[in-house]
Amino acid sequence: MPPRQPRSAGAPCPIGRAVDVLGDRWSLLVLRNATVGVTRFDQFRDDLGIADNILSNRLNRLVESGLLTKVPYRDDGRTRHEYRLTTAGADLLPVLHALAHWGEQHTSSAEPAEPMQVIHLTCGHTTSPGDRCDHCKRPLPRSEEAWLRPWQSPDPFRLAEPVT
Amino acid sequence: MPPRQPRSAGAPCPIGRAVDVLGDRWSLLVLRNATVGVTRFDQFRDDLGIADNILSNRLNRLVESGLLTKVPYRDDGRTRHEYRLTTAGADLLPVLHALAHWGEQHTSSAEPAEPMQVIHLTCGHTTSPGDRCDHCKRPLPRSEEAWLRPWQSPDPFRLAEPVT
DNA sequence: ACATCTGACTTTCAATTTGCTAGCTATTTG
DNA sequence: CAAATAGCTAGCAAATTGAAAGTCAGATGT
Repeated sequence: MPPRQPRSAGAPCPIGRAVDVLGDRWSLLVLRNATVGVTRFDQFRDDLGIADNILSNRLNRLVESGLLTKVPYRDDGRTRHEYRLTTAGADLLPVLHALAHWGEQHTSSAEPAEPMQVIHLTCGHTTSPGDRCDHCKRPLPRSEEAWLRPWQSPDPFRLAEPVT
Repeated sequence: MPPRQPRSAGAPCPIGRAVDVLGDRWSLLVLRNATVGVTRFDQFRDDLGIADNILSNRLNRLVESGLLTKVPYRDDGRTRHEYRLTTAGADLLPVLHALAHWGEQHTSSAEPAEPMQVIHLTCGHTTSPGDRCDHCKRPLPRSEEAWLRPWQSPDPFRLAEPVT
């Protein structure tokens, strides 16, 4: 794995430190996919269209940085492992919310598509991304949040829970 | 300026589109500095330690993407221009807030330093980053927000206002 | 008048990172 | 035993990044 020389490693600015971990073309997308439930190497690869070696590198780096963990599982009798969010990784949700909101406001899709929506499962309504449901005003915990991504599926995805 | 081949350009996912603009090692740091009031080429360069050519490239790209604008000004009788936030650039504040919060929680500084603080100028109190002051519960507009970055200066910075 | 300075870039070129394509390694299924 | 599958690793070319030097236009010093 190629060494990474973070510019602002351990810098006093927390934004700089966050960018050291997340500031490249793939990390945030990997984490976005992890939060909608992707866990396996080839799902990430096929979904993102990222090269194998880069994906392998990014996943390992995110594991090292403590945002993902490898957890073993059995599929067809063989032991494999999947990449699951840790608490630190799951805590990136506000960042993803903010990016989604900004992207919706200030960038546009090539082909006109239904926008992504955040749904509060308890009340069933769409809300803007945040920690409280716009509609029913109650807190919006991760476990009650789903994302509707119409270009992927007509059904909303529940957000992945971090491994404890 | 080298061509940029965004992976998810115009993609339906707003997070992907945001990452197309912001997903590299420098853009978010440039924008962070712009939001605390940096406007000039050499301030960015000296502050970030970024190479000239990369900075030039990033600034131009952010101008093209509509997050910054060049505005002319006069210094020592000569016309120069500075880079100022547009509304789209200023609207990145929630992203910076989220990154700052995450960075504070989940990464650590090399040398122990006073953490960054968000201050509500109206009530004078520190608040967690968001759109409402934790302390006085009133809304926290950008114009009433300042960042205290103790490793840079003992005085808080007011956030830069976008050009209109 | 002339050299120097300064801000904001370009240019050059080497080092690093990315992306493609091809393996490779277990294990299980046919 | 052959093929398939998941998850990598290796090799190499292309793109991006970084350090350093060069450019350019107007100001300033002498």
